[in-house]
Amino acid sequence: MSNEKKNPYQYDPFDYNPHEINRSSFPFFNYGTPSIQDPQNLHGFESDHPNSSFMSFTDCLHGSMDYNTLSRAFDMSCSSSEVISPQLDHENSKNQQAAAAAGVGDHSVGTSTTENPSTPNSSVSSSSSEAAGSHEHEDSEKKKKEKQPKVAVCDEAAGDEEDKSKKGSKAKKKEKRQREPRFAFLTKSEVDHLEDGYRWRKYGQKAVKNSPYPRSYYRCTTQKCVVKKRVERSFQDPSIVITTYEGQHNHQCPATLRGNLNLNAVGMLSPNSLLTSASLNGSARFQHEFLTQFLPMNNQLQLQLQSHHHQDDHQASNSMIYSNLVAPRPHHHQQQHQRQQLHVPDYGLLQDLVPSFGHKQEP
DNA sequence: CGGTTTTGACCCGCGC
DNA sequence: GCGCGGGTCAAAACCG
Repeated sequence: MSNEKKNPYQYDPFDYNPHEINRSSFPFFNYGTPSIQDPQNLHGFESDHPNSSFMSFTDCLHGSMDYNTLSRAFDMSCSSSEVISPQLDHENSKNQQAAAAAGVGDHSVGTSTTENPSTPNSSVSSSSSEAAGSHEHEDSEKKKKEKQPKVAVCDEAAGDEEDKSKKGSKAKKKEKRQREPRFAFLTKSEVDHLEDGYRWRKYGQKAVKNSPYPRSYYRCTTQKCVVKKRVERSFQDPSIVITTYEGQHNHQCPATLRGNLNLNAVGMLSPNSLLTSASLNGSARFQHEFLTQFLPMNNQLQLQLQSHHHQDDHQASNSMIYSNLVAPRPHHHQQQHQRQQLHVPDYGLLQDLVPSFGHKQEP
């Protein structure tokens, strides 16, 4: 209830206490994704079929799952249209206003919500439409100007029958820039740009409003691959790096090709193992890799950083993520300790990517 | 020398 | 229409 009262945007970032991160669930869950609280959803997600999650996970890593299955398995309701449905959009704006009132940076939220009409299908349509756009990647970079003409073309793509009631006519115009499915995750790391097995070229950097830390923009260097990622540091907790992936790789991970850890990480390890493995490595590499691998399957996934504050507090692992996908439930003893979910204080990209984070669907 | 990073400028969407 | 902020471009600098 208190949660309900709390607007996600009103959530006090500074309320975040690394030492308390285990006291409750992730804000996403608390505020943004009631579905997760819904036992029913939990089934697909964590309680009932932990294995299903695993399987989905693995499967999806292997690209053998369709989005629906995946979304079911992962309970990616947050990525579903519901989250971004026009009505919700309305709510969102309200929340944004509230947020603004609360003095919380919400700009990105509103933006993304509108820009990222990630309906379950949108991943398809958007990617297709985007594909058109992405194909340009070659001539791409100069396409800037072409974008405008292109706009008209892709407007249908958007499947905007929904039409974002909120913007009405505007919606049509803005179809121009469609975004690939995106998802973000947090990583506790000292390094901004975490290795994920892919090669990236930095193409921009911008100062982030309300944050002393800049946001860096990277693009996959592989030809024809239009995946981008943004990396920024949480200003509430500088030790946390927020990485946002957009799009999907249309190639294999270079690391994989080399027969690197990829197989182990992606194909063989169970989620639980993942955590362990990741923590052991003290690097976010694996997680990134794994994430980027299944990235194609999801519209928007939120992965939460797991930190060790509990017992390993002092250790402050380099990086550790906790995925609500992979570690559905404390399958194992210590896991329980380890799965301290971080209260994500960030209101920038994160919200941007996690619409559900920005509004509550339940009273 | 080719690839990557840096960085200022530019474009675009959105709110006022 | 204007200003703001996010996102991208592209030339120059840098690096191995």
